[in-house]
Amino acid sequence: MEPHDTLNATFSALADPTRRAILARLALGEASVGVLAEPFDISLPAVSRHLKVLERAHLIAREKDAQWRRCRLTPQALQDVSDWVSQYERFWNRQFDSLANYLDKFQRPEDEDDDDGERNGG
Amino acid sequence: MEPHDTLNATFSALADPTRRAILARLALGEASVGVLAEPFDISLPAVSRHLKVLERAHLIAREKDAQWRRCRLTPQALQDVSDWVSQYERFWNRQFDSLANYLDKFQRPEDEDDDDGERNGG
DNA sequence: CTCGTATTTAACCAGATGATTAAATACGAG
DNA sequence: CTCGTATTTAATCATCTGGTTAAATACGAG
Repeated sequence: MEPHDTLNATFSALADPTRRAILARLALGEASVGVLAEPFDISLPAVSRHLKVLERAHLIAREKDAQWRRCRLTPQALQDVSDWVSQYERFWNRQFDSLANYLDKFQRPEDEDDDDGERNGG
Repeated sequence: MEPHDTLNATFSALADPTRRAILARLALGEASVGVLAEPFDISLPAVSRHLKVLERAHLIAREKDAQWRRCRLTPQALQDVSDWVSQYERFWNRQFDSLANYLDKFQRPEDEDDDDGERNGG
């Protein structure tokens, strides 16, 4: 079982859309830093930093190839995430308890409002 | 399919060990803010803030009950995470199978020494 | 070595985050 | 209303994060 520290780094790395896009691109095959940076409107150092975050989270690995860095996906961290999330699968797969009924009762499709200071029932 | 914005909030919320612990506790059943705060060594306002983050990420929902706030797990965001991660399942099921083709493209005719390369081997 | 290409590091800045304490709000009970 | 309990908001602070540009490093080729 992975320590929580690893999950921190993984979830944190995954919380950025640029990094998730990099992962998606890497899912199609290896790529160098320059190639990875192309679709983004940010500087190369910024991409390099994202890559470092992904590497630290064990989501990717980098291999040296002359002056290039070949980046590729590594499955370990993603599998850890999958395992962690699996703990909660019962909450949408099957009735866990009477709690599941509550959950079902309260599932509202109109819950897109991100505004926090709600004052229901004034 | 959920917008990336939602995934940002979800992964970001999940990147904190206190919040994951709150989720784990909530998996056992509903709880009020005060009860949720007990196992932690942080102030009540800090817990309240964590709860708000979890709620904004649609990981939990809060129901008013007199002066208490009953918090409970909501499966939506977690399921979104599960779905997202599923896209990469082949990377630990087939372990770099199709990726080998891309690797081949990068292969040089002569294999020079990759000294001090960072291996992902554990 | 020197040049050109690929990538990282350094220095720096703006905005987000997590924590704290003090005060405010919400609600039930008297 | 006033009191007590539960929770949130406000003000503040330190740290982290992500972006930038300029300079440094790493390597192949000449």
